Amino acid sequence: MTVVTRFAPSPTGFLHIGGARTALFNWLLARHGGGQFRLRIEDTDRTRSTPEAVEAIFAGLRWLELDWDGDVVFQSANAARHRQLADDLLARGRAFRCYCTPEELAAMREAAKGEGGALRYDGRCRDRTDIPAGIDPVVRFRSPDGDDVVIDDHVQGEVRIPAAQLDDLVLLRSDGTPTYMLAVVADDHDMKVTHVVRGVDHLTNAARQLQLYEALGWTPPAFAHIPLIHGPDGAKLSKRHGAMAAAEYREMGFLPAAMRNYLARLGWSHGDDEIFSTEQAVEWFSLAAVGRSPARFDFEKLRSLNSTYIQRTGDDALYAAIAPGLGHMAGRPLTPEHRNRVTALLPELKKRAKDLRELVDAAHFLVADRPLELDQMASGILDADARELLARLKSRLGELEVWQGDTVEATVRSFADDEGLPLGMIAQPLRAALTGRAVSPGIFEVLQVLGAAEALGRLADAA
RNA sequence: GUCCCCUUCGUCUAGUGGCCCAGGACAUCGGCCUCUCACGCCGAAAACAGGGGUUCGAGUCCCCUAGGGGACGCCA
Repeated sequence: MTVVTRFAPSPTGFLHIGGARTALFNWLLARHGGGQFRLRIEDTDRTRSTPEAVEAIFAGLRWLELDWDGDVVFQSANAARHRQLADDLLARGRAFRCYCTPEELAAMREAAKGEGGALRYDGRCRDRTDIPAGIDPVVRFRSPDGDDVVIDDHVQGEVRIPAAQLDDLVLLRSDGTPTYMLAVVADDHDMKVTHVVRGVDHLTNAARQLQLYEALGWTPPAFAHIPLIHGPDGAKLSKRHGAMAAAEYREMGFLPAAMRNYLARLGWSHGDDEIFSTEQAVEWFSLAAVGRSPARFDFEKLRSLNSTYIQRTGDDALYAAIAPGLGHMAGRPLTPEHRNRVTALLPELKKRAKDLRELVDAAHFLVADRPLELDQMASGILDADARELLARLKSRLGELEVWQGDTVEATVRSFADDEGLPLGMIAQPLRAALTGRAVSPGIFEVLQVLGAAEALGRLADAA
């Protein structure tokens, strides 16, 4: 039997970070087993589902490079099938019509609260024979009384839910549309899903669904309920924790590979391995190695991982990734000359960036027009003395016939000797004039990459 | 309220009864390197929630307590 997993988000918002990890785990499990990873949009609640959210989910998965197999299934398209299933259950006495009003149901829950039981539907319409006028009934599943439901979960282990906790869930709303509970079971069965991997918030749903599988005469899939991701404070991840949408991480300059690596390590591990390729993750992944305790999202660790991925990315690919941002910052299209400068210095630049935005920022001086804008630190460094010093250095550098890393370095060093100053006293003003900052890659590399004309020009501007 | 789950350094985790006076990674703090900042390298500090058992032996098994999380919709 080949593995078939699925990611089944409801299109009511963006693809959040927890969903992204659920998708990753499903993808990993499918790829590991040489099986299929399917995508299903759970849009049974038509009023809350939006096309924008569907697009956001696609975009998020594509960005993370989690490719799905076959066509996307829109759950709403299967409504007729779901209805037929409900009718069948009704005909076999496994479901019944319920005429309770929302007010009645609310009162029921209030009462249950006082009595100290589960907040559940009490089954009062189960054997009702009269048909109240003016009320469109819902169809409820007749949840079997008696035996506990045992979920043999691949992550949670054996979980036993008392039957008394499981009430008669709604299968068909009063307008005849199917609910999620019926739809997932039917679609997972119809799509031949073998492993349902989702958040633990669905654990009790699994018990209800198991009852449905039994009533329908179907073999249930394997279940794996993975722990949720929490915010830094241990509470459920929410907006106040900052970025939640996968798309925001792209905008913040995270690499998809780093994201996958980080997310994979949240709740799953392979010994002490911290940094691994997606291929390795596919090879190593197993549900048995997924933990049961919730993990907190650690932004700094993600950034650290991202920085190592940036360093491992080739300079051409990296240039392609930052070129749009660089051009935007420069306010005009980049020239081949700019491209050469940036790629030449990228090996140095990328050691200093934890995300792509920092990289763009650090590379900006290479494509900026003269006269350079100086930041506060840089203009502080360039006082009158420093400017005079630079003027002298400029004429020395101007005499150079061959502008290369070694000749430039030799010139600056001997200039420092002649001035009787430590190199640092020369390097900082030079850096300020050349980059507009107090911080940059090595000054000789900067000099070389900028080239004689541009470097001398910037020195003239500053001196 | 009822039910379910969780609990190893600040954080992510290794650990499946002896290999653990608990290992790795991020963060933190020192140091080296050094033209700045990084990178890199070296080093330090830092945890088995508490209490009972079981066992020759428990982070690992059982029970209780505490704390945390989740579920209980004509949402998914």
